[in-house]
Amino acid sequence: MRWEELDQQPCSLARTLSVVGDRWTLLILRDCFLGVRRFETFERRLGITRHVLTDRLKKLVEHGVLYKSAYQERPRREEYRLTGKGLDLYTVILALVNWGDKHMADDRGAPVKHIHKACGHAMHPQMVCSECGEPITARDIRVEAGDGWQDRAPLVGSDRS
Amino acid sequence: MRWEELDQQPCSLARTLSVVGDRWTLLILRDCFLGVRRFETFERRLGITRHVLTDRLKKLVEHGVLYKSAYQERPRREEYRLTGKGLDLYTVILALVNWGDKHMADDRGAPVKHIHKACGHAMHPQMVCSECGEPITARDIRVEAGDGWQDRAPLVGSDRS
DNA sequence: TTAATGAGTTCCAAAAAAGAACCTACAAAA
DNA sequence: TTTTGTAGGTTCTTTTTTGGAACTCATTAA
Repeated sequence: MRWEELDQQPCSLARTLSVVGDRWTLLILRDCFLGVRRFETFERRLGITRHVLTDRLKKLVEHGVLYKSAYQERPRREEYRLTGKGLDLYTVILALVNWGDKHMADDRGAPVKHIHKACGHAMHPQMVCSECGEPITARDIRVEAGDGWQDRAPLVGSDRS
Repeated sequence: MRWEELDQQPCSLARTLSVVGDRWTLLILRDCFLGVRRFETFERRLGITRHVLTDRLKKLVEHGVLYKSAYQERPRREEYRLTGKGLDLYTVILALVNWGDKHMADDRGAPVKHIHKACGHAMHPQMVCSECGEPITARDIRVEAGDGWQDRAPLVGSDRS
């Protein structure tokens, strides 16, 4: 399968990855959440090549994750800011960071602390069921074909013993 | 910055992406969570080339996300299964799927429903604060340098108005 | 007049992915 | 006994994507 066909799959993971599933996009978005808005700042902080940065920012704008807004005329200068759709990616980044804190940290511990403004504590994200509020792990969930699945092959293969 | 240097950054997101941040790895893991365990099944379901699949499975085993276990001798056949570290990636996948369900679904709605076995409802994941249990959005969190940050540059740039 | 700045674009070399064919050890079928 | 099939790869060639550096353009600052 070619990468461009990914967004046509009846799979929300595949569709999401068609937007953020490359090597650089989520790092760019991390910086967006830290307040970075300008081309040159992204470039300097990430060590990304200008060509790739141009391409990724353009794609994020096309997908409605970022929008451009002028912060100065003559010469015109634009900055990149998160849309509502982009802000919704925060849970994705937090989930990735949380896994890295737990499984990839060196002996000095997590590099960044997340403080919940409302309660004032250093927090880590917990995923709970929207219906009953209980914490979720992989074993707690069963999948079923939904409306967008249509008449396709069964969801699961037969490798499971 | 070269991709191989990514895991040395003092950033848990960068370190996590050094494991799962390429085009195919999270799709492979999605299938693992659906019960797929064999080389040939991954290949057929994903339409991935054998070369890339071999490489990704090897890396996931090296990182302790999957492990190989023989399900048959003579001829020896091995299958790939999630470790505890791998199972912990479930929240990441669920967060990505949830974003896709909300922002990338076509008019037929979500392709896959997630049923919480304990309460029996179709759920979507909700991220809450580990300390106070309140739901989290991007605006609710402030970052601070943690122990693993050491004496580096300030976390945030100055683009924020 | 020269230099600097921000946000790119252009060009070339290197690396990674796509696609197809080939390999190996065994088993079952004709 | 030769052929066919299978699981899990490896090898080869072509295409696509990155990395890295240099160049552009409009405007302001020294």
